[in-house]
Amino acid sequence: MGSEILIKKSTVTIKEVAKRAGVSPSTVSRVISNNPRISKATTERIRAIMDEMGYYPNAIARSLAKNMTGTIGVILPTTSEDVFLNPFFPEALRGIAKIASKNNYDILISTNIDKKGELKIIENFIRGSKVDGIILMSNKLDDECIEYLYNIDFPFSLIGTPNTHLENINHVDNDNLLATYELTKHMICIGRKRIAIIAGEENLTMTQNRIQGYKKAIEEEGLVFDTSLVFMGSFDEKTGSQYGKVIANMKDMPDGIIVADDLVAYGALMAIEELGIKVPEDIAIASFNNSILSKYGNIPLTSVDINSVELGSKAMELLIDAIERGVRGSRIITPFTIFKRRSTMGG
Amino acid sequence: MGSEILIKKSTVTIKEVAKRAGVSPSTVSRVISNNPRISKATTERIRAIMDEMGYYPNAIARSLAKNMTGTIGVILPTTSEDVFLNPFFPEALRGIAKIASKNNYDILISTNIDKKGELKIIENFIRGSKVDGIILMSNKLDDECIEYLYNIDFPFSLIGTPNTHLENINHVDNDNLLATYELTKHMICIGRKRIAIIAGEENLTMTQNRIQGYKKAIEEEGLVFDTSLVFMGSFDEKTGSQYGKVIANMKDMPDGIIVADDLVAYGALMAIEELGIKVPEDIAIASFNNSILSKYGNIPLTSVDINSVELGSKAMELLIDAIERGVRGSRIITPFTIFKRRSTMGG
DNA sequence: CTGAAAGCGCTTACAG
DNA sequence: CTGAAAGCGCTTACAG
Repeated sequence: MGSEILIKKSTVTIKEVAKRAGVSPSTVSRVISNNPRISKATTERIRAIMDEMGYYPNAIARSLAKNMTGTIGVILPTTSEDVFLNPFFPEALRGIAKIASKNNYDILISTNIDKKGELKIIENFIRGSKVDGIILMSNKLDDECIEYLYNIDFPFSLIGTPNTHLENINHVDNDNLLATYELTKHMICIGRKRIAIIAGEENLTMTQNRIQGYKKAIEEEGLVFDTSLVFMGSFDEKTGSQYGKVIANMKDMPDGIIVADDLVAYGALMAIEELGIKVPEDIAIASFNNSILSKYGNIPLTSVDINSVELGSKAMELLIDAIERGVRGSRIITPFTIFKRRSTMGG
Repeated sequence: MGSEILIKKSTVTIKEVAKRAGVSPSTVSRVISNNPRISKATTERIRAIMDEMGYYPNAIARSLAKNMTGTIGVILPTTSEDVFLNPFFPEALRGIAKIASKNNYDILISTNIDKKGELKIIENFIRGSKVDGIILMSNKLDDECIEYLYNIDFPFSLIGTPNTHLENINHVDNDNLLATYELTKHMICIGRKRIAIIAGEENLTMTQNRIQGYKKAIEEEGLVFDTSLVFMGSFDEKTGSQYGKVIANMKDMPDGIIVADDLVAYGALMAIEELGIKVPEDIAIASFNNSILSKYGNIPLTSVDINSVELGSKAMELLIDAIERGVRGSRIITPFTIFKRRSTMGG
């Protein structure tokens, strides 16, 4: 199998192999791509010569000739500096990588830590011909990236649900509305009557869906949907601690909080306890992402496992369908699981 | 600036721009690369035409012609399925991305979740001409990847310290020996006399260095270095819980444990407490990575912050030096910080 | 089953 | 300051 490591840096080309084998470059090229029209004898002979010469196909040259790269681009959100503190991103990336690997795709990741907008990155990937498809890992309301990709009909898939008027967009998501609905029901079920929500960034579709689910449960149970109990902000500790304080200091203090992420929930929890209020006795807390923290934190948190790995792998599968088979408009809803723990009197 | 979003997918080439401008493709190419030999007038005129026509350079074609890609490859370890549970990897990746972005490099990540060995991935990246340089995120003893890259003199940098006979390898690392030395000293300082260590994977250079540091402190303080107190294993919870049990059940039970990672430490902690033994009173615990867990866990953990982001960004800086200026053999040691918390009677 | 030729979209000595 | 030409290493109709 030619598995010995070649030491010299020499670049053997298809031409040299052809010359050595006494055939044309076309034939060598066909051997590389397993073209069935090449005779078995020739194929084997040329394979042997390729091994012997240490030939390795140049992916860039092939990309140029075929106008296909075998690479997909993954767009990480540019919003928060600490995007990776949220376990969703690394986990989803793992799901993507798994399927990509199985299908021989490479992964180019966006490096827009601070510089350019996401749209610029996408343009760079696509118009520079660097990728065959794109995975969008977050979706904002009226996302200009979705709009762009949709308009040029470039293969992509979205983790999340497009909120726009646009049909025919490949996407995979949890049922965020349902998850939040059930979480809120659970809160009510343990006797909470005044439930606040700290719901993530305002411009995310996910945030809006979760608020809808929360609202639905609240109203269904005959409680009042009170917008002064709805908070939005970024996915970090500080946001949690800030709103935690606000909530704990309300005249008519809530007795439960739904939070968009475990880390945010911990921020809130710390702030609340500092004020001498007990979790879960005085205020119950439930959150999302089921991170390690929710399991091992000083007060284990009830948390929704959104199955990020699965979201990633499904998104990659959709993308492959889009690239290789022109599929558009697939929709996959992946299941979530609620883990009930001490922060809502469970465990 | 031509920042309007182009809707049509048309591919405008350098040739078409040239024709429209009434110049040769060479001239257009030179305008693109800011060649100073082109007159200001021509440059401006052609830029305008490029904008107007929506020209965007094809990166693949340029790569082929220049034999340079503007892309670097990052090799994630293939060892553990849950590599991203260890916060080191996402954080270091963030450091890499930051510097890459600033210098206009794209990042190709390895997708070897289960399939091929790391060396195969590296060969694929390099021999397929997909990248200009490689960052190795972990280093094993006698690492064949290092050997390979070194032998073909391909630009790369390593996060970690090469243990081999090889000189001239760009690398960035913490002083793992010193960190573990200080951590062990701290344990001794709070009165612990029989200290075990759960030190990570045996074949990592880092593991060996940490054991050296541990040993040094032990011996310096007149205690006995006892190999039956040295444990090695993968970076997961299970490893921790398994060895935690073993340690808690020793006839002459240790009163302190140094652990290679917070998550592993939590595994050990849980197992120990389940046996009715108190942390830190009976057994103190200190670990590495200063993850969120160490801060918010039910027993806050003393932990070494290895500054993963910095390790990543420095590694990328070294790589750029290697690619663009041929630098070899740079070595950077980044500082660590020990956070003392309740698991060693602190906080 | 195989080859000659044109082409993918750029770059870069070389010449003027 | 600009152009003609060759080349980067592959692929793929077309022809036989």
